[in-house]
Amino acid sequence: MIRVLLADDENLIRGALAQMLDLEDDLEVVAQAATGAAALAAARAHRPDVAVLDLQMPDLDGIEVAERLGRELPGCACMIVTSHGRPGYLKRALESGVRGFLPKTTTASTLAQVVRTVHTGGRHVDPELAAEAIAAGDSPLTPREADVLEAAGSGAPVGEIAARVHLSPGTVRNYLSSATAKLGAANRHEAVSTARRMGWI
Amino acid sequence: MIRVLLADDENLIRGALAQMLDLEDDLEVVAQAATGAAALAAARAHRPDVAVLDLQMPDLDGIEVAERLGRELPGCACMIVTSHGRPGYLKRALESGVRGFLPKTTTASTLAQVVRTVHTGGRHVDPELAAEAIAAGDSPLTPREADVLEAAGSGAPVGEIAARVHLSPGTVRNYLSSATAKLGAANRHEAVSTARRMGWI
DNA sequence: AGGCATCCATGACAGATGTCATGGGTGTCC
DNA sequence: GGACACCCATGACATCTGTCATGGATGCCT
Repeated sequence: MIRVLLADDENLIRGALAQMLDLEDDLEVVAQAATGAAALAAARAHRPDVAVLDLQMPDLDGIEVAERLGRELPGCACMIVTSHGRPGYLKRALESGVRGFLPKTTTASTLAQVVRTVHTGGRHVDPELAAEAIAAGDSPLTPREADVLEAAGSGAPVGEIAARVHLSPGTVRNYLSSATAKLGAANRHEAVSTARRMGWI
Repeated sequence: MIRVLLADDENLIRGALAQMLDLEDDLEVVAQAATGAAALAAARAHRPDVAVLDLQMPDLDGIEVAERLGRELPGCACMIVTSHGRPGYLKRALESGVRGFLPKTTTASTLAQVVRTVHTGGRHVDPELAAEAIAAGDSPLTPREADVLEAAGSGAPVGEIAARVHLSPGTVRNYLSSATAKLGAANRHEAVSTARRMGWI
């Protein structure tokens, strides 16, 4: 019997998924959580074999939970289920020790199957998401460029960004300029869009 | 027995939801669809009593489906279930004849209850979403301002926006300027953010 | 008919932004 | 030690943007 932890902030979904997984003979949902923090607590308390984590949750996202879980409970395999498949997430997730990555558009049988796969030490990534991630490639941005571009994400003027990242306005403009050039965008706002789409910020 | 149509592009969710609704004695899921178009076709074929529609679907969104369904099948009550509760959606939905509006964070029992409510001619809107919508108020933007601001959403430079909406660059700047002023933003990109948050574009 | 909001456009100006050249500081790799 | 990438900053310049004044066209309401 594989003991499963289920974390998703959408009660409707989580409850429904739990029912569905419980229908499988070899799976048992032993705990549920609606937030990242709750997921961690539940995992410590119940020591599940597999943690099925939603990517977007109010506090910690699924990847952060997976990362901590990987350190605290090495015996627990983590997998991510997500609504929108942005390339960068997959990369981050795999680097954090996540062993399964599925979009919510998959079928119930696939989900159950992947739970079993990761439990036996295997890995499974949705083929389409994998292809997207490969097509997106690695980020051409330096860490600082990514920082500044992310801070520019709200659309704030340069001065405000500079204050937020503790840099001079001139430096901010330099970073933004170079990031914009690397991404082939017409201005920083377009650069933000493409960087987001690629999952680079 | 209330006959229910279920439309959601996420197979996982839709299947789970269907199982859950079917567990209710007085509910029966008679059709499922993964796209807006499929939902319309399924509705015509099966004539359900209640249509439970996801807001975001690949082709038509839930609100458009609801609008057409309201014209074609007046006997079918529509309700929307959504992941992210943006104020403007609720308003648009209600204007399109939607009678129920719930976030996916609700419980299964609430969902079932609301299905029954809308079936008997009642209405139900999630209290929190309703409060947000009221707080957001009406859009101060003229239709054209909203158009142009939406076209500016990608972060493209003015010239490109002008080409896309078939206006002179100067006019575009005028509209953007007035929209930005109305929204109290520092520039058009911030204006886009707040307009999106409010659901005004 | 007059008032009013909206739509579209132009011109002009100040300020914000994008780009480039330049330079100093740091750490890493060979 | 030298090449290299990255980090941070400044100054200068051209362009883009935001704002304002102005004006004509349309349609709606009273």
